[in-house]
Amino acid sequence: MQVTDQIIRNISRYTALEEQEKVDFLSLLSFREIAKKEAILKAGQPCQHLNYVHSGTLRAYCFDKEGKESTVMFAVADWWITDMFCFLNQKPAMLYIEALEGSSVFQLSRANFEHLFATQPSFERVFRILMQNAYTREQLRVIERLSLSAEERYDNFIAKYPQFVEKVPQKHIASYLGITPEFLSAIRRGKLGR
Amino acid sequence: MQVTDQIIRNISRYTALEEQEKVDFLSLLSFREIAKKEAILKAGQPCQHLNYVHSGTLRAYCFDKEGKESTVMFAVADWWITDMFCFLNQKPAMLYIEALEGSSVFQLSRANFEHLFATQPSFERVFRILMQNAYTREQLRVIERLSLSAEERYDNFIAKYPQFVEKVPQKHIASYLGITPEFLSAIRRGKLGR
DNA sequence: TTACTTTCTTAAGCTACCTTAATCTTTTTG
DNA sequence: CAAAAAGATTAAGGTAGCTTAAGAAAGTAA
Repeated sequence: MQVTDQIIRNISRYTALEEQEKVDFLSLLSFREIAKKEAILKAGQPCQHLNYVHSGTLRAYCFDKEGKESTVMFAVADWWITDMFCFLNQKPAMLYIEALEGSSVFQLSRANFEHLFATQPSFERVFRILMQNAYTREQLRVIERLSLSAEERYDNFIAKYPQFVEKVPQKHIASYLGITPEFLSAIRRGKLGR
Repeated sequence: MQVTDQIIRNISRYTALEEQEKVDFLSLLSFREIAKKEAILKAGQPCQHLNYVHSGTLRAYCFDKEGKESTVMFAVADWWITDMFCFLNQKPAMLYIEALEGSSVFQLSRANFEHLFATQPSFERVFRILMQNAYTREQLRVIERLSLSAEERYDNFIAKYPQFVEKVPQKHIASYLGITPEFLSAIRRGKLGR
């Protein structure tokens, strides 16, 4: 079993690949290991890679003008993560992406992303579906933010993403939900009392 | 000039189409006129269509358990709108979609959506890009909600979507931004004073 | 083991935004 | 056109969630 089996299995959920296509695809990727707390992207830098998480846990976040940190997404094995807007539009990154534990990713550069579509159009389908999933996920998050209380959003989060709850400090879950860690702590205390 | 020119021009921004491909694509669509306040989707119904807005203005919204309404998206000419999660996963709709003025759409059914990809793979690219745009738009909205005040979100909204500001009542803009119409009114009053 | 850092919790006072309800204005409809 | 409905504004009182600050707990490093 190879390290590349995992990503190939992931892609194969969306399109059937010939052996040669697998080889060609893999040749466009580079493997990168990331130490705990190491950043693979910092705001202001060019956002050059789309990252498939092979192992570990990553977090994307930004700062507002008062310096408050907001978590934009988490990614564990089999997730794709980047500052998508800046990756696609070739703008300096708005987001920081760093490892919450020792992690590893396969990186696809912006140029290879385009090259992939030009040479292997079946990857259009793969990314169409990945983008669809990402869109509906974010839209659901918008809807929950509009229509649920902080406590309800927390309940949904732990039901939907138990993998994250295990790996991620609560303060980051709070900043993903749009609340302070103090208030999340109060929510949790409330649950014990009941 | 035909009614179908507009949607063909929109698709052609993403992929070059042969004449026959245009014809085949158009044959999968149905044209529908929508009266002001008429709904093309209601929560609980099957979500059977992806809608390209040819003219007019549509709004997607939902209700929370207290009956409060939240606006999920607006769509004017050249936008695509549906309850994407339920359309893709064939679940009963969570959203209502209705016309804010007399409008017209081209509708692509779920079956024809799949048929399109099976017969004209170049549409994978079209929707890959549309889904990318939708994803980054929603992600930006999440980030703004996490890191900006209501007033800043309103300022950004009018800068980014002047077409909507013209067409849409303020109470719907308020519910899109996640605030009450009363509070939006207070924000606007504040701006005049300054 | 100790020391250091990070995370979590508690609690008191605070504020951005909400609720209610009345009035005013604009749009729609007959 | 008048009447009704829908939308916008104002203002007073209320609350969900924030801020600050301090201490406890847990993880990490030496």
